[in-house]
Amino acid sequence: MLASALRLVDTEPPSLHADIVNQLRDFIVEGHLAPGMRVPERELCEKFDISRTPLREALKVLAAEGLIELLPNRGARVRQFSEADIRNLFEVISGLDFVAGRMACTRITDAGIAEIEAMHLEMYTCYLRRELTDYFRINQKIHQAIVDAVGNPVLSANYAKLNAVVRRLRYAANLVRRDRLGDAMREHEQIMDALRRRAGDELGLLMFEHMQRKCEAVCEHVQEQPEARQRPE
Amino acid sequence: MLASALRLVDTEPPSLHADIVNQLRDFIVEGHLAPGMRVPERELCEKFDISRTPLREALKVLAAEGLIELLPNRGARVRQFSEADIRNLFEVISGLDFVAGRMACTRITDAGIAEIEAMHLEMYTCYLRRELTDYFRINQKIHQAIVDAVGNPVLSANYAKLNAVVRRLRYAANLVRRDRLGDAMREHEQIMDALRRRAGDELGLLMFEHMQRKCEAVCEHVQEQPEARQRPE
DNA sequence: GCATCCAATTTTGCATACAATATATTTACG
DNA sequence: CGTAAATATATTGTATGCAAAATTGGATGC
Repeated sequence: MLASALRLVDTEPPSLHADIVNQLRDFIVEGHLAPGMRVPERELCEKFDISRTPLREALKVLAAEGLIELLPNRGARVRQFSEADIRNLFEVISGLDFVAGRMACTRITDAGIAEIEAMHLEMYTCYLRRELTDYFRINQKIHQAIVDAVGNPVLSANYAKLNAVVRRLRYAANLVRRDRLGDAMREHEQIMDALRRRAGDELGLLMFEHMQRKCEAVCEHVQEQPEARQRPE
Repeated sequence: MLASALRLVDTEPPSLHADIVNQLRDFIVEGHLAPGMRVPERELCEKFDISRTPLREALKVLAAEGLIELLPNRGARVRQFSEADIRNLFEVISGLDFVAGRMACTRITDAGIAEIEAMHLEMYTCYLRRELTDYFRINQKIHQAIVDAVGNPVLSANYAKLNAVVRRLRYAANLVRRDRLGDAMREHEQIMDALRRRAGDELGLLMFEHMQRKCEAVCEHVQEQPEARQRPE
């Protein structure tokens, strides 16, 4: 998903380098490297079967994305996000959700709306059955679908990048704070309603506020369970 | 300006690598390399007095930012922006302006408002005197100041990066379409008014719409004068 | 005279090598 | 026995080297 979004903004054929960046990003986002941990260059070189040069190029890119930080002469570390960091990220993401909602209404096809409607129903089913993993997965898909419906590769790419960073956190928050789930579901109902009516002004604000609330939920969760302080080494 | 914004998101002491990225970005943004042109690795190595390895690392980062594109086995080229590209960029930027306006109102100090007020008056003077270069420069400063007033490094960094890409174009548009200037000035009056009242809801939308209109102005300009098709080589 | 094919050169992408810096281990000393 | 200096090791950052691919120049054929 992220790979394809990023592919759109670079307009070139699939390149080896981009693949390594994406593989490494996924590897980190999926939590194989604990936050605060050193990024083991040699290990990763062996894992991806490449030399240090292309790996280090990828590290610079991921550092620019904010996923890792580069300490001069002391290598790369997986970034640890404080509550403030998370709020900052969500603030930017919600701004993108705002434009996404607003613009999607003017450009999405009827078929596109139908697709999102289908996902929404599917998510509702998961909600009723309390299948949280699937609920979360479809939730993400809906947001990405609305963003992609705008047909703006720059938006899609930036959205995907920022989301990569907070993905795990959002998941955890949904799992923990079950009472949030009902509110989120109601907000999604409103979002669908505005989308059906192609009420862009309304949808933009709804999505913005929806993300702001999701931010609060995630932050509350992070406070309770300070996100895997797994030996910052 | 951009360098400092980016420094905030990376939390490390100034590194040589980051410097090269910033130098190279400025070099491109300032127009020393024509859009569509090949990026001459060897020349730049000599210019910055470094070897190819760190230069190539910088190129990957700038490619991720969308400033250049990497063609496999055919090196880096300075990206040429179509009208669609510019619209896409502005769409994202205006989303960031939306959050910026909204959030700035809740966090900016009275002193901060006073500073922006001062810049606004200075800009108005330039407007009256038709000093377009200064007008434009202060205009940019005001937007950046509102964004920075939010106190969100992620927002500031992303905003600065996206703006780097369109900076020259905006400048050109303001110079060409003089009738736009009066409208822009009126919009800025409204923006100042909302900021004084700390009316976040209002300011967010005002800034969003302001950027949308600026986008239109830039695009009209680009159509007339298809942005330096200087031998795409 | 123009297009096409082939060799020579340049450029790219990756691997490796090497100096500088940080980390770990050992050793000396209080 | 604990602490600190000193050495050894590993890791980082950059330069260089080399194979593969692309570009260039020129010769050949039509």
